[in-house]
Amino acid sequence: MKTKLPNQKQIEHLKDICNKAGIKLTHQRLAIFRELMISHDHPSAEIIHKRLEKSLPTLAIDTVYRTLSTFNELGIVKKLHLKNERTLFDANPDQHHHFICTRCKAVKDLYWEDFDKSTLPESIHNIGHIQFRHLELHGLCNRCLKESNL
Amino acid sequence: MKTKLPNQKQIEHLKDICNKAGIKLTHQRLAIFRELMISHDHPSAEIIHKRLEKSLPTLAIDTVYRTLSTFNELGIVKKLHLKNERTLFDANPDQHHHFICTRCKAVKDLYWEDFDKSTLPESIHNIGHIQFRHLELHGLCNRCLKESNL
DNA sequence: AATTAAATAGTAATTATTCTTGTTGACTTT
DNA sequence: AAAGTCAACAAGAATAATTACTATTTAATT
Repeated sequence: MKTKLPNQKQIEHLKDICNKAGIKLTHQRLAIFRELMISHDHPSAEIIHKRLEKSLPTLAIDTVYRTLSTFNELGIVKKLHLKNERTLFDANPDQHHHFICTRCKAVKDLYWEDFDKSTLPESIHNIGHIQFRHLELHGLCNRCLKESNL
Repeated sequence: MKTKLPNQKQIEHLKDICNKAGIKLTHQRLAIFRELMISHDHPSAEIIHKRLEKSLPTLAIDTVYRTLSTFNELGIVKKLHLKNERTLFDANPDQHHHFICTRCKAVKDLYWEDFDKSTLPESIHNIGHIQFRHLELHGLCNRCLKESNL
């Protein structure tokens, strides 16, 4: 399932992306990209920084954050839970999910009972025992849609 | 869908919960609870603090955080995204979802194509236009399951 | 090789959240 | 009702993740 391209191909791909985006492929970016490609454990910026300590002792943590943000914008990585914002609290006790507007960050409750009732894939048993599921739908809310069409 | 109990009943419910948990129902806790009950916009601790500024000018932001954490443990509210932990990055380009262990916080990829193909409920048209979906399954991973059974 | 603009390192700043400490105030016991 | 007790609080300090600032370096271009 997880496509594992040969290393050189991945790097060519990165070069392509950087060229198209008009940004430079620096040592630091390449090193962070390589580290991401061999890491299968969803590392944090700090962990990536630590892992590159030996090969790039002068690498600044700031650069790791900036590069990961750049990669995020280029679609190379995804931030797992978007923590730029404050923790939000939800007092709705009913089973529900969330729509999050990528533009204005508004959060709206939504209900999807068919999904709540659906059975999980068999492969779950290889991973663990589920206590609850939380779905986030990301997109543009109707208000922001209108505004962007003006 | 969203059950809206009459106010007095909700407060009785809170009293019950506090009694059972052996904690006091203080002015501050009651005020924060009331604010949560009339807020339908997933407020942050800071916003709740601001909204209570007039009625409780001496309320400390720290108390809001502490109370919300207490409420979280009591199941009265849920934290939406936890600012506390580090942002994690995912370089797997394939459509996938995540299992998150509630105990060791490990994150594992999982694939669920049936869900990816399923059509969203009609009601999302009232909310906005979806760009992507992200599912989080929370539970105990097999390793933590074993350890807790020792 | 020189130029130029983007990217980096190092350090400082910012910001959400939590901790520390002394105080308050709601119960309990007398 | 007065004194005692302990959870909960306010205030300000501390922490930790992330971002901003600035002088320097580096990659791409001429």
